[in-house]
Amino acid sequence: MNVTIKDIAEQARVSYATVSRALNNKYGVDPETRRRVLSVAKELNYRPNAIARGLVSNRSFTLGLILPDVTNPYFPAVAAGIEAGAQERGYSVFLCNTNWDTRRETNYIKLLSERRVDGIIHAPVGNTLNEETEGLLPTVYVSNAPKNARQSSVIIDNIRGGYLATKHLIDCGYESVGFVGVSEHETMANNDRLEGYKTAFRRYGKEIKQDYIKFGDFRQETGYKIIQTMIADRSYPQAIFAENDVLAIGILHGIKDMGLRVPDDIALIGFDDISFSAYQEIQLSTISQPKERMGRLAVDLLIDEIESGDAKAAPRRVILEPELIVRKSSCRSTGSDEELLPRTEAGGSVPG
Amino acid sequence: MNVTIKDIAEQARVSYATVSRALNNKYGVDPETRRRVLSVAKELNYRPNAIARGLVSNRSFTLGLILPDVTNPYFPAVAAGIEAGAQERGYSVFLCNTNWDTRRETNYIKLLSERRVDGIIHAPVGNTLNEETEGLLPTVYVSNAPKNARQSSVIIDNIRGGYLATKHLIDCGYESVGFVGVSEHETMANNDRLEGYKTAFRRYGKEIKQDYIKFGDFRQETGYKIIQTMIADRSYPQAIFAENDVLAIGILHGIKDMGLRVPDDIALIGFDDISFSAYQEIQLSTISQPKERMGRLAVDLLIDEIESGDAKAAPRRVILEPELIVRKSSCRSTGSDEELLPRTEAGGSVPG
DNA sequence: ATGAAAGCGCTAACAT
DNA sequence: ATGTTAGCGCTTTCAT
Repeated sequence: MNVTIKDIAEQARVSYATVSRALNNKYGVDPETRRRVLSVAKELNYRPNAIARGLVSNRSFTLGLILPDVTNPYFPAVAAGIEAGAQERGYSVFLCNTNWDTRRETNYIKLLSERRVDGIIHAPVGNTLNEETEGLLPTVYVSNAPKNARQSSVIIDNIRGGYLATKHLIDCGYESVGFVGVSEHETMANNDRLEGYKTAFRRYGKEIKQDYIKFGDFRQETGYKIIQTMIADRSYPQAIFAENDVLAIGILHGIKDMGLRVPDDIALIGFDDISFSAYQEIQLSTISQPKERMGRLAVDLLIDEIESGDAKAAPRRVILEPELIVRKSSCRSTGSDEELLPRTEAGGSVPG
Repeated sequence: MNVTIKDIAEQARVSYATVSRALNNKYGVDPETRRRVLSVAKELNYRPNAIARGLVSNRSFTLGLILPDVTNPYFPAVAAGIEAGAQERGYSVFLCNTNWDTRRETNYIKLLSERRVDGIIHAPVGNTLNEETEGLLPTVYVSNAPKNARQSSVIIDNIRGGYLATKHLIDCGYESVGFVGVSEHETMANNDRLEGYKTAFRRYGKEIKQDYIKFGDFRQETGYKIIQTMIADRSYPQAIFAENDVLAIGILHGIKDMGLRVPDDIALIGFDDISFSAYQEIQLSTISQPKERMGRLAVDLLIDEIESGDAKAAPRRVILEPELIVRKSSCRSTGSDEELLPRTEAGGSVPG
C-alpha cells in the first residue's frame, strides 16, 4: 500500500494532525518537529493523496477541456496554452474529445461533474445553450460561445474577421466573392464570420449572390467537393472566403485538381491561420487567431473565477482582434501593399 | 452543496447503504426499493462523487497521458486513439505536455502519482530509464520506449522503418543517401531509425559517409537550416532520409529556398506520415506509423494490466510494422512500381 | 505547539 | 432485503 500521513506520524512520533500541518506549512508547528516530519516524509517517499485531499477540501485542482477534435491543428494550438497555463497554476486537465458531437459534449460535462473538476474550458460545437448542463460547473468558453451564454468566454471578433477577409478580396478587385462555411447555423463563430462577409458586401454596396454561399461541414474533403461541384457546374466566383483553413485547403486542392490556379483563376482566403497555411507550398491568406494566447486567457479567467468564488458573478467576455494575413492565395499581384492591408481605413471597426 | 447518497436515503426512506447498493446494481435490493431510489436520485439530479468513490476503492479510473508536444501533429493522432479508447472503457485522461523536457516528464509522473491515476501512457523524450519514477505507476510506453524499460510498450519496428526508407532511396538509384536526425542518442526510436539506415548500407555493400549524417533537434526550422548549410557548403547527398516528417518538411523548404528541386536535385523521404505529408503540394514520401491504432493498443494494454492486476507481470512489447509510402519527393520517375515497393524481396525482414 | 476527534461521500463487511 | 458500522487519507475544529 501507499504511505500515508499515519505512517509518517508513527515514524516521526507525532500525531497525524501535526504531520498534516507540517506538510502544508501551517502555523503552529515547532520548526524542529516540522524538520523531522519533512525528513521522514522524504525518506518514506511520501506522496500526498490528492483524492483524499479533494474529498475534504471539496476542490480537485482539476479542469476539463472539451474540444471537438484534437486532430484539427487549430485545437492543439489552443490546448497547448491551456495546458501550460493550468500546469503553472497547479491544475491538471482532462482531455475530452467530442468528435463534433453535441451529445458527447453533454456526456462529458456530466462525467466531469462526477469527477468533481473545479471548472471546464469548452470549445463548443453548436451555438445553442445546453440547458441540461449549462451552469452545472464554472465554465469558460473558448474559440466559440453559444448564444446567450451565461458563462465567460474568450473568442475573437469573428464578425470583424469575416469582414476583413471579405473586404480584402473585394479590395483586390474581385467582382464576385463567395463564401464556404461549415454549416448554416452551426456555431456562433460561423454565423459571425458569415455576418462579417455580408457586412463587407453592404459596405461596398455589392449584392450578395446566394449561389456563391455554400455550406458543408468542417472537413477538408468537404471543401474539396464543394468547389469541384461549383467548377463542374461552371458557376463559381472569382474569389472565395472559406470559413476555416482546413476547409480552405480542401478548396485549394479541389481547384488545382480541376486544373485551375490559385489565385489567378480563383482567389482564396481562409480563417484561423493553422500552421500549414504558412507553408511556402500553400501560402494561404487567412485571418489569424492568437490561439495559444486565447488558451492561456481562458484558463486564467477560469481559475480566477474558481479561486475567487466568483463563478456566479457577471460573466466576462473577452473578444480579441483577428488579424489579416496576406499570402499568395488571395491576390493577383496588383495594387500596392497599402491596398492589401487596409489598416488605416476610416471606420475600420465594424458593427457588432 | 452537492447532493449525496444521504440526501437520497432520506428522501427514499432507506439507509444510505441501500442507496449505494441500488445505485451500483448490487444484489439484494428489492426491485421496488431500487426503483424508488433511482427515481429520487434522478429527481435530485444526483451525481456520484468519483472522488469519494476513488478514495474507498483505491481506483480513480483516471489515466495520465504524457507527450512531448501536442502541437506536433504526430502526437494528437496518437492521442485521439488513446482518448477514444479510454473513454470507451470508462477512464478519463489527464493531458501532460512536456515540451521535450525530461525534467517535466519526471514532475508530471510525480504529479500523476499524487493524483492517483491508475496508470500512465507515456511517449517519452529520451532513451534512458528514469530510475526515480520507473515503476511508480503502471505504464505503457507508446511511440518510443526507453532502453531496458520494464514496462509494456507499443512501438513500430523503427529499425525496419529506417531500413525501408533507406533501401527505397538506394533502389531509386541514388549514389549518396544522407541521414538527418533529431539527436545522436536522444531516443530509442531515433537510434533505431539510424540503425536501419546503416543496415541498408551494409546490405548493399555501400560505405557510410559521416559527412552526410547530421543531427539537430525535432523542429522544422532545424531541418531547414541543416540542409541550407549543406547546400551552401556544396556538400550534400543526392537523397536524404529525415528521421521524421516535421524535419523533412523543413528540409523540403530549405532545398526549395536554395533554388534546388525535390526530388530532381535532392530526393527526400521522411518518417511518421503526418497528415500534411500527403498534401498534393508536399507529396512527401515517408514511413507510415499506424498512429491512432497505436494509441488504442496502448490504452487497451494499460487498462488490461490495471484491471487484471497484472501490472507487475511480464511487460508486453507490441511492435507494429511500418509501411513505406512512396510519393513524389523520393524518386525521379524511373523504374517500375515493383522496384519502388520492394515488398516481395527475399529476406525482407531485417535483423533486430 | 500538539493531540483527539469529527467528517468529507462513498463502499463493503457485518449484522439482522 | 435492509440497516449499522467502519474506514479510505486527509483537513480542520476543538481541546489541552
